[in-house]
Amino acid sequence: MELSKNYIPGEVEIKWYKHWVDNGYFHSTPNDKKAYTVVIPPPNVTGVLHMGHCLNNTIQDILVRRARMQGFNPCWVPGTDHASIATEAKVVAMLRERVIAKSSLTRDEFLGYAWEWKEKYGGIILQQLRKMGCSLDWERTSFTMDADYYESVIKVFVDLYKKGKIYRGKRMINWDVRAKTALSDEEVIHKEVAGKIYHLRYKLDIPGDEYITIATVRPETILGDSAICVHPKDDRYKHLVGKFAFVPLINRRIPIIADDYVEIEFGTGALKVTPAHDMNDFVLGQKYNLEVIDTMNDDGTLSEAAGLYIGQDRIEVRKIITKDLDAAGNLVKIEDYTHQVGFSERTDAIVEPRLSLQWWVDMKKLAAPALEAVMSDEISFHPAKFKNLYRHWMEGIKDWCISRQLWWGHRIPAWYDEEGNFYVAHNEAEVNANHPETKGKKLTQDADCLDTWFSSWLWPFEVFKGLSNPNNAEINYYYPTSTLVTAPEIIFFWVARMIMAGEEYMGKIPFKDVYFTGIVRDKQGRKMSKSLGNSPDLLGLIDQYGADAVRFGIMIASPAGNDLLFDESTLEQGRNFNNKLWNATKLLKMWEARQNKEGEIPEDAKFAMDWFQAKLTSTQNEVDEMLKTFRLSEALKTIYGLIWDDFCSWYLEWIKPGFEQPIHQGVYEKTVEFYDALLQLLHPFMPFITEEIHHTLKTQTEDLCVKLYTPTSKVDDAVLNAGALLQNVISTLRDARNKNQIKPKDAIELHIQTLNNAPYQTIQKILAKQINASDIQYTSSAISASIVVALEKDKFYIVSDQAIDTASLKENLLKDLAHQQGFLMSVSKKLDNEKFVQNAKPEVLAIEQKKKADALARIQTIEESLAQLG
RNA sequence: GGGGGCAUAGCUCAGUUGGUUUAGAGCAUCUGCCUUACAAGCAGAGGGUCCGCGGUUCGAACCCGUGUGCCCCCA
Repeated sequence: MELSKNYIPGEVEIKWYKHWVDNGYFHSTPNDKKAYTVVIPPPNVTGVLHMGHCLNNTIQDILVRRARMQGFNPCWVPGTDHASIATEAKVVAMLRERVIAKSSLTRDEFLGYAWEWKEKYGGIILQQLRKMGCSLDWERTSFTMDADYYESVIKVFVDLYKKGKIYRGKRMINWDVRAKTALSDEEVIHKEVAGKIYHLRYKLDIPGDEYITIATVRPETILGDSAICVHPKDDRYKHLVGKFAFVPLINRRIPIIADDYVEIEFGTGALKVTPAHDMNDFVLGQKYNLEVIDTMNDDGTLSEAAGLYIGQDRIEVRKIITKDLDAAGNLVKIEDYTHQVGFSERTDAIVEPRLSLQWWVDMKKLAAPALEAVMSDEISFHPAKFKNLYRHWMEGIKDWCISRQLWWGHRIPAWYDEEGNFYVAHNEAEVNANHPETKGKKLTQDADCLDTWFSSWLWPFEVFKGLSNPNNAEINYYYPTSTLVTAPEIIFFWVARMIMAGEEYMGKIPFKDVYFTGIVRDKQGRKMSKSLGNSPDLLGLIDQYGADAVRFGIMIASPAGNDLLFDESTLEQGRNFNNKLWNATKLLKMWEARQNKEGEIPEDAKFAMDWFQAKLTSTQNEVDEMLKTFRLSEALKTIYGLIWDDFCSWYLEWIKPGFEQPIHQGVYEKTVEFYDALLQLLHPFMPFITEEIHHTLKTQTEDLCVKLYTPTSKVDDAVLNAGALLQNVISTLRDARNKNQIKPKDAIELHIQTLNNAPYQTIQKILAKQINASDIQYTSSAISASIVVALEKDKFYIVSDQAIDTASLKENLLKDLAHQQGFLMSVSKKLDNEKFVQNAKPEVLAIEQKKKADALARIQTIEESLAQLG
């Protein structure tokens, strides 16, 4: 079979993905093996695959594929989130294109369009995950608005309400004027904005022409003012407390009150209080029983209550009122002022604090066990540094606003009668049953729906119908899940709440390990975003480099727990690695065709095989340990080095037969076995190419995807050390050749001066081949007219036709000597220190003494070599 | 304003309870090679005041204090 010059990923990937799915390798049903369960963080139905998903799902696939090879019964559940606000925005936009206004539709008509949209676009992202090779159990694809799921969300709402953990309350909320909905605190993005601070004077209600000056960044809100507040200890204003002032332009008379909330130093020290439009002012308003004047409509325009500028947008009004205030003589000055402004995560509208009647979850009681689970390490965070962040948030947790003024989502199961009473139940019939007085009355269901996260927090158990069908065989087998892989940005939105829901409804934590990925940023460290246009087209990259290369690239650049700076060059590195694997395969296929079945395996090949076996085993152990502790990137680096350097650059060269010479069958077969073991180690990271080569090497009885990975055995340290010595000698002598400008093609003669020939004799053939030596001999004295190189206690003399540059040889030796002497000094300093000798552990002392002896011996070797140079 | 994190080679990062050769890797750089698997490659090399200062210790990249700079979350 003729293999292509370079590895071509496209068709190979399609072929193997289909093969894996057709053979049902990704489908799981409960059996007597141990479960390894992962639920995908459900991407939004509006989503298309981006670099964040790529990283996140590659990590999950690595863990799941690894578990599969280790003999677990892995189950990775795919699915999507209905993403109420994001999807509704998309649907509204789609309707706008068809010139349909949402307001012209009934709720049911609108939902019809929304489902149409979902069916058409909602599955795109799942298709894209197939391209990446993700071994998801497609038969379990879930959606947060599936019938059973919907039912469970309602069930949880009713249950929490009955337990008194859900309540309805008028509170200050974040209002998105564009989407016309409340937002949770987490959906508000705070950005630093260069704005202005306006100093305004209010005329005092005392005889004479006296004013009090306040500072505000939102002059349009003065129309809702109901007091002015100063610090009780502020001597400038003490005499005014209890008096009144007039709001400019509308001349409303408001009291001047004192509270130590006010910062004396800030602005003028006098604060206007607008309870309807500022979180802190609202609190003050409650404390002093101030009037609440809501001057804003739900679309951000000013309301009747404002008295002026009715129907104009608040941002516009800011400009107009500034002019009017100036004209009226109330504007004292305007200064530049940089401050934090909240923006809607979804619509980017400036968020307005607004008073509103909403549904809330009382978080205090739910949070306590969830905090405990993490602090006690019942749930482990990787990296652990996120524990602090989690604790801090959970200890100061605030109630959760769960109602959203949207249609796409789970509709709040509360019904209102015409007198304004409300009843919470699973459906209207239940309301009638529980409250007979409502029978025959007109009931209206709450128009709002629930925050998306109020459904996603049930994800780890409801994908197994843990709540809609309690105690079923699947939930009992798969729950708690094993590992959750997610972004740290949603630790509060999602992770914390899943832990709460898991404890509340399953009585068990939802997962044992949480792996937090970094955020994917661009080369300059900026977050990937649509507006910056720095988000690469993932499918394009897969087409260009292959899925394995993309997976490799993103993983190799992804230090555990740190953000990763995405750079296409790592994909190139991945592609090159593919090619390296491919070329090694080509070499083996060449050897396969020309084998020597006669005689014993040559000694040098035997040494190489023993060495590589030891190297492989010890690296497998290292990788096992790294994966256990979620150091995935390091594990990949280690495997990469093992394959590229140890296997390809060293081992294959050591066993390589001479030109057109056959390879011994025993060596060939062992080498294929090694290669297959390497492929298996790499498979979770790069599944496609490894499966392809696995089958290219020879006829296999099973697919690599499901081949059991057997734990490794003991490592032969002696042979490992012998190999390291050989590598060291080869590198040192190649360096000497280079520095003395001996052409690669020119053979040399090597004379070794050593007290112990044996180690060199074992590796002699390999050594000769690797440094292009025509002859290797042993000597007990210096060889004249040679290049001398000192290594440890041994000396190497290179004889060649090339003229010897004694000066540079000497320079190298002197450099080495200086280094060794410096080293000796630092070791001697320790050993001469009585306190060190007394206090250090015996093994540390022994190491230091050996270091000193070794250094002395090396110095002697170098000095002798220098003496020979004259 | 409150809280959290980070600072090691040009870049991205390792560096386990303080002692394993006066700090390691990958990428990038430089030098030499079209060597019969691979130039998407091979061989070799150079490159660091472990952010500054102080302390603890026989011994500090690592522990403590402090300063500086960057990032994130919350108000």
